Amino acid sequence: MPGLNRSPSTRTLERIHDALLARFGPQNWWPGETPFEIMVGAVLTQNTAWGNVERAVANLRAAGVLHPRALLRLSPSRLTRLIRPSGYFNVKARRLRDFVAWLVGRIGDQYPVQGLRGIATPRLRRELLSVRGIGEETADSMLLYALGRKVFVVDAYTRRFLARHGLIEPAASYGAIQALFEKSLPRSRPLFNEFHALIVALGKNLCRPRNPRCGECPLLKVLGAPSL
DNA sequence: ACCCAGGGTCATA
DNA sequence: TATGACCATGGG
Repeated sequence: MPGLNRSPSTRTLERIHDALLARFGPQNWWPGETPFEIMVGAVLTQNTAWGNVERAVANLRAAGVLHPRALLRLSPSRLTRLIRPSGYFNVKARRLRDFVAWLVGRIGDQYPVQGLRGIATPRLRRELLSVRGIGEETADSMLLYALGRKVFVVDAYTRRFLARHGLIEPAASYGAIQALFEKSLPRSRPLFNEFHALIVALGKNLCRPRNPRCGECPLLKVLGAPSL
């Protein structure tokens, strides 16, 4: 059974990227104006449609609390009300506070990218993961999109999409999938940035959980699946 | 009336 | 370590 569940080559991944780019165009992620706003969005978007996150972020902006100190000054109940549209508001209010408390404790009033600049990426990632409510995808999204670190972000779409094309086992770990990209692709910030965003664009459009045939998936044609 | 979303934690076996 | 329950709004 050649071609099934073997590690995708550099060329395969590049073809996937190019096909997605041709189909969906540049995504220009992350939608957010400051590193702090991006990090806040990374927490709020956990298992949540982005449109809902935008409402919550708009509320925070209108309240003038898209800054670490200001956000920490909010009462828990006020913060919960502001982020209500993003769902899981009780959980996420705690997660946001825990994260921002860590951030302020770590770098004080320095701007996040400046204050965290001296911390090596593996260590910074470990520290982020130690904050309750920040898992691997959230940490990596912050690292790549807010802080410009070269880490590949893996999400549910990435796993589903690779599994359906026979490129990974469905149960492959986050780290295994991430390593697959990071080992095979040039370590390029714009490439990592765009590739993940394009996979999300694919997921939003076509690669739905209840569509296992994925018949409309443009990659099936472009890449010559099923054997790939 | 469903299904789903740019996850993560915690209890249980 | 590996499942399952739980969190909750809003669009399709």
